[in-house]
Amino acid sequence: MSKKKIDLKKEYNIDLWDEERIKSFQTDILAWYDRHKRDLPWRQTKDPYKIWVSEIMLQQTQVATVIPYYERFIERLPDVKSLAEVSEEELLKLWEGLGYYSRVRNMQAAAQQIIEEWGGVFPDNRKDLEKLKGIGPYTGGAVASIAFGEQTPAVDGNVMRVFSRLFKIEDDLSKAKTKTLFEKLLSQIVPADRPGDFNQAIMDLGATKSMPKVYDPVDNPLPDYDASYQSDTWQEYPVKKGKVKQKQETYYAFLIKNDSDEFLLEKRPSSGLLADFWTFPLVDVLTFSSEDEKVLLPTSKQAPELSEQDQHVVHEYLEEEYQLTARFDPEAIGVVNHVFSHRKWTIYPFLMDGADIGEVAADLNLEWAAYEDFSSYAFPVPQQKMIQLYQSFLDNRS
DNA sequence: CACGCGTGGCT
DNA sequence: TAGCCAAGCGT
Repeated sequence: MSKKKIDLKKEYNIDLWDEERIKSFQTDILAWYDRHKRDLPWRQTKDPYKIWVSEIMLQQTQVATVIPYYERFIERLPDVKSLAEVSEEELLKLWEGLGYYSRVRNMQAAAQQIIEEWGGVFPDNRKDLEKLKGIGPYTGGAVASIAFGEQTPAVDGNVMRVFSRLFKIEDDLSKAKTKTLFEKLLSQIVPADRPGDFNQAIMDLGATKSMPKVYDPVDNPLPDYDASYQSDTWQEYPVKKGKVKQKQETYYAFLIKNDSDEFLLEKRPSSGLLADFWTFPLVDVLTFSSEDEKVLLPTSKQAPELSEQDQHVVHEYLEEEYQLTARFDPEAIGVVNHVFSHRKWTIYPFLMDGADIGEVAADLNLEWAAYEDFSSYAFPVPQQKMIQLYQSFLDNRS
């Protein structure tokens, strides 16, 4: 028995298979992959740039969602240089609606890193890849194994689910240390030949055969090796602690038009939630309620009618915050609900006309934009929902 | 280590 | 409906 296997047993109490069984597992997995692998756009290339783009997009995102984004992104930015040089507006527009937007900002930083520190040549091994912004243990292993044939694991949620079932591993997946366990275990199992195909095969099996709530044993090489399946306890794996519930937040949004029929847009701060995306002026209702608890607190899921006093408060707020005066009072146009990974937003949008704006603080980053030009601004989904609401508001009126 | 960070599909 | 889940990473 090799030294590494003893370590696995000693440190994590895992009984690894013998060499013959490992070999047979590798053969079965690769044979399954050859017959059943999905035909995906990024599987038709060995270009590390394209593999990288696909892996970043696939983080916490389903394959079907990624495909159209991937096609468009590669067509517009076909190589590291074009990504390094593209403007932030266009970059965010390409990622608009895909979520986790720091991914694409990190990717551009990494592209610039590759140009400057690597002379434009893509790093060709896991260790160097992980020095790039946005490339962690999973993506480093994936790109190294798939694009460069390095014998190294790519441990993601699928891999951990599949292997926690194979070996009945009870460790909590939400702990960082548990990932180290799987890295060590998989290091003993990934084959020298076709490591990239092997890694992708395990992920495909996790996505289609050993799913969170469904186990499909048909045309599936796993059951022969799966201790949890054999004892009919696969549903108990993986062990994962519950996530914290989203926090509810309530906002008013103001769709403010000037006399040229342009809307006031505000660019969000360059860090934090929805960084650098455009929004209509957005106010947490608590901003108002701290002054007077009774003012502007909505009581229903319907768009609230603002009292005369409430409307006065809104005008005062817009004047103070944006040096903006509007001739007409805000009119409710509906309600927008949106769920993030960690927050829940309820937004009540109001329409205002006849706005005039004075001296604007430079750090606010405001712009007037015509409705027809919205396509050149990157909007997150809650803002897109508000635009939809405005459109149907117009349709109902006519 | 715990948390912040999006969105859409599915049950 | 509300919760769970998906090819994670940075701080």
